[in-house]
Amino acid sequence: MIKIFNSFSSNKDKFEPFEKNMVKVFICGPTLYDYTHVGHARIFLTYDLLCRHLRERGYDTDVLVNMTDINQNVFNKAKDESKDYHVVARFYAQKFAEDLNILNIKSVNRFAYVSDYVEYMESHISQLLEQKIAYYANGNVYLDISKDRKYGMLSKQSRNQLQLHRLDIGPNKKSQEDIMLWNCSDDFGFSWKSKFGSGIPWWHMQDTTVALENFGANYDIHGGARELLYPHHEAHLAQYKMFSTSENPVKMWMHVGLVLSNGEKMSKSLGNVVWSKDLAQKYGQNLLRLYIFSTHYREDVNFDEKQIIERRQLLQKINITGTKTSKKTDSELSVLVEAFFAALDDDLNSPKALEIFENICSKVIAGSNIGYDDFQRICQVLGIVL
RNA sequence: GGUGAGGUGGCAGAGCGGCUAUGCGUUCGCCUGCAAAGCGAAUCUAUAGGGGUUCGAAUCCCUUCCUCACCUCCA
Repeated sequence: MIKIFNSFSSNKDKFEPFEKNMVKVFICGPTLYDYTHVGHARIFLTYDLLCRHLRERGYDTDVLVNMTDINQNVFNKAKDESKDYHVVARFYAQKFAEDLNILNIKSVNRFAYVSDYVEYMESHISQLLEQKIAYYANGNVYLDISKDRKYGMLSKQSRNQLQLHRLDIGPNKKSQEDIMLWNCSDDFGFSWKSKFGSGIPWWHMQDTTVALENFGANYDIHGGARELLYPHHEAHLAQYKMFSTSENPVKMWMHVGLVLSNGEKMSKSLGNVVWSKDLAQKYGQNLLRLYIFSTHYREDVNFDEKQIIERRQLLQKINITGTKTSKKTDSELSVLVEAFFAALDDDLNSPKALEIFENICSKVIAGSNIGYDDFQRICQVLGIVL
């Protein structure tokens, strides 16, 4: 039985997909204005591990990543470089794909450029207007959040708290916490024509539409970094529910911890950003995986290259073990192999799984036998390629 | 200020009521032409501070202090 910590329930919940053997996963993807950094890499490595493990456990996976190209940062970059924003976005999308590839992340099978979905966003927003769940204010369109009694439950905030936020500020909003769906401003330098006037579909609505068009009324896992919990995921859930018959159209909300650098969040202004491609080139994807997986995904990691290097010993042991596989696994090691997978069943406890794997390798090097198939299963789930 | 997650040996990081992981590091052996890797052994005996509960707490409760994240865009 697979258990996953669900941010909505704040509990390790037993995982059962809506469809028997198919797991639909939505991962909040990159905004296409810069290269992939370690933080992004960690997110996608984590879900890659999850999907590999789900497949090991007999599920099929269907993984969707939104590629955000309607965003102020992308527009700014395009203006700075005097290019069409599409050119900028596609350039970084290409780089992102390359970065995933270098890291042997093969789980993602749907990449959705949000700008390809604008007409659907328009139609979704229209539906909400017709149902009087959304309203106009100063030309913008907002979601009337009072229609969702459970709004705030994902980020664990009371109504009072929610009202304090300076979210999507604009005149004539019915309520301060209402979420913007369409922004009619022309100040962005780029805009789309719609029946609401020209403007841009707002951030949260982009993902809601992408999810609806790809997955329909529900899906199993929504993933992303913890920092997206509020307002992004809270807003997405509120919107999504309006199109679903279920109160819980998304089974699991899985949030990955941040990668810090010198104890602080990576950001360009602090100058502490580490690019994924540089690390992959320097250390290789195997080592990077062993490093990332040696911390539980919900914890923050203080990025430290020394610790990547420390993982070399483990990789070496794995390499040696790979040359010593047998036809059959000793019963003593079979227990450990099962324990490896059981650790991953328990909210993807990869540090524990790696410890068990290291133990297995030590025993094989000392003379015990592991079957080729068992060894391969483990490497396959970890994404290690020898 | 509000909300959430944390504070474990030199470092990383499990354990989440009793048997005090594990890895790196350090030291010494074996191996090797030398080194690296590997193997063996030794080393450090930790749980932020203060109160409780208990026969017994890193693990439960209270409290103080500290760290990080979110609350504008952010993976």
